[in-house]
Amino acid sequence: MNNSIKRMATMQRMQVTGLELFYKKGYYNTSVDDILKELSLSKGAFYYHFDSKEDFLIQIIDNLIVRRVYSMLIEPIEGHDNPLDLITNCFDNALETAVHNEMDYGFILNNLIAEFNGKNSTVMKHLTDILKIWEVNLVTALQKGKFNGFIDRHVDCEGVATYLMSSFIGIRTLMTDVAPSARKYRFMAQLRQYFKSIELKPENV
Amino acid sequence: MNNSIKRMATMQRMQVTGLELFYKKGYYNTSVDDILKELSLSKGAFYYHFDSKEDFLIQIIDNLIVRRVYSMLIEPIEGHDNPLDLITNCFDNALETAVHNEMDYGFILNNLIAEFNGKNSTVMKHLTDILKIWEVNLVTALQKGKFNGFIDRHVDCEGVATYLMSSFIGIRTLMTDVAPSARKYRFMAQLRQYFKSIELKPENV
DNA sequence: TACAAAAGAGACCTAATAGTCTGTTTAACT
DNA sequence: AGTTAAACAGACTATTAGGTCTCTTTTGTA
Repeated sequence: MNNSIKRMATMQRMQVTGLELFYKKGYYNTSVDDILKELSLSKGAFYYHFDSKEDFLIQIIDNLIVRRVYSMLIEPIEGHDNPLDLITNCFDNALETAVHNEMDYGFILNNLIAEFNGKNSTVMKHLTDILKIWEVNLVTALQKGKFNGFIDRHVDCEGVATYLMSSFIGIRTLMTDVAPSARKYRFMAQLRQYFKSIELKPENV
Repeated sequence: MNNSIKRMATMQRMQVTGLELFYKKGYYNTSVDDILKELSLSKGAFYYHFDSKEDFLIQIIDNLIVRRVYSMLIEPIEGHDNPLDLITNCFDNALETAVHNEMDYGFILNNLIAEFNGKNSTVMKHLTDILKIWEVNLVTALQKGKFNGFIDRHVDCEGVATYLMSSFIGIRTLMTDVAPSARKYRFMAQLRQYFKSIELKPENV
C-alpha cells in the first residue's frame, strides 16, 4: 500500500470518528482519548498525524464539513430551474435526514459556532467561511432566478439569502427538541408561503 | 440585614456573573473558579449556596434567562394591537441590542442548547421549557390577531410561530459573524415581506 | 535479507477543574 | 456580652485531559 494512501486513510478514519463525536458530545466535551478509544488507536498515532486537537478540528471543518455543506445545501440549488423550487426541495431533503435520525444534535455549523464564538477566532474563521460560501451560492441562485423570470425583480436577493439561512439554522435547533416531523412540516409550509410573496406573479409581468 | 435577603443577594450576584461568563465563554469552558475570581469569592461560598455547577446553571436558567426571555420576547407582544406589528417591533428591539453590543455571542438559549443537546437531558428540559413558553405566547398572540381581524383566517398560527422562532434563533447566530447591522436590516425587511403574505388583506374580507 | 523511514503504542508529565473539608469570620438573637 | 448558626476562606483531593517522549512495529525499497 502506498505510503501516502495509508496516511490519508488513517487520517480520514480519525476525522470521520472525530466529527461524529464532536457532533454528539461537542468539542470541549470530547477528549482525544474518547476518539482514540473508538478507533482502538493510541496517542502516538493521533499526534503523529495532527499537531493538536485544534488542528484536528480545523481539518475536519475544512474537509468533512465543507463537503457536507456543499453536497447538502449548495449543489442541490445549482441549475437553471426555478431556484425557489430548488431551495424548497433542498431544505426538504436536508431536514428529512434530521427527522429520521433519532439522535439528532442540530446543525453542526450552528453547534460549533455557538461553542467557539468569542473564544477562538481561528476556528471561527473557518466556520464563518463556510457560511459565506453558502450565502454567496444562495445569492447567485436567486439572482439567476430573477434573470430567468422566476423571481420578482424588486426582491433583495441578499436579504432573501439571509432570511433563508437564518430560518434554516433556527429550525435545525428547534428540531432537536420535540416532534421534529411536525416542526418540519410547519416550517416547509411557511417557507412556501414566504416564497409565494417573492416569486414573479403573472399580473406583475 | 435579614438573613434571607443577604443569601438572596449573594446568590443573585453569583448568578449574574455566572450567566455573563457562560454567555461569553460557554458552560464547559468556564470554571467555577473563573466565576469566583470575578467576584472575589471562594469555593466555600459557592458550594454553600449551590449543590453543584449544574445546579448553579439550572438556577440561572430558571431565574435569569426565563426573565430575560419574558421581558425581551414575550411581554412586548402582549396587547390588543396588530400582533404582526408587535412582533416586528419586538424583534427589532431584541436584535438592536445585539447590533450595539460589540461583544455579542448570539442567542443564549441557542448557545446552551447547542452545548447540551444530547449530553444532559436535565439541563435540556429547562432550556426547551423556555422555548415552549415562548412558542405558546407567540401562538396566542397570533390567534388573537386572527380573531381581531389582523391576520388572514387561513393562516396556521403554529406554523407561523415555528417559522418566527426559527428565523430569530438563526439570525442571532448569523449576527455574531460580520456586519450585524446590515444583517439585521435585511432580516427585518424580509420579515415584513413575509408578514405581508399572512396579514388580512382588504380584498379578502 | 537488510535497512530506513513511516506509523503506531503507551507510559508519563503538567495543568486545570469539580468538589470536599476543616477552620474562621460575620451577623442575628437572647 | 455571649451563644449559635449562617456565610465564607482556602488548602486539599481525585480525576481528567492535552500533549510529550521513547520505544516498538510495520512497510516500502534496494
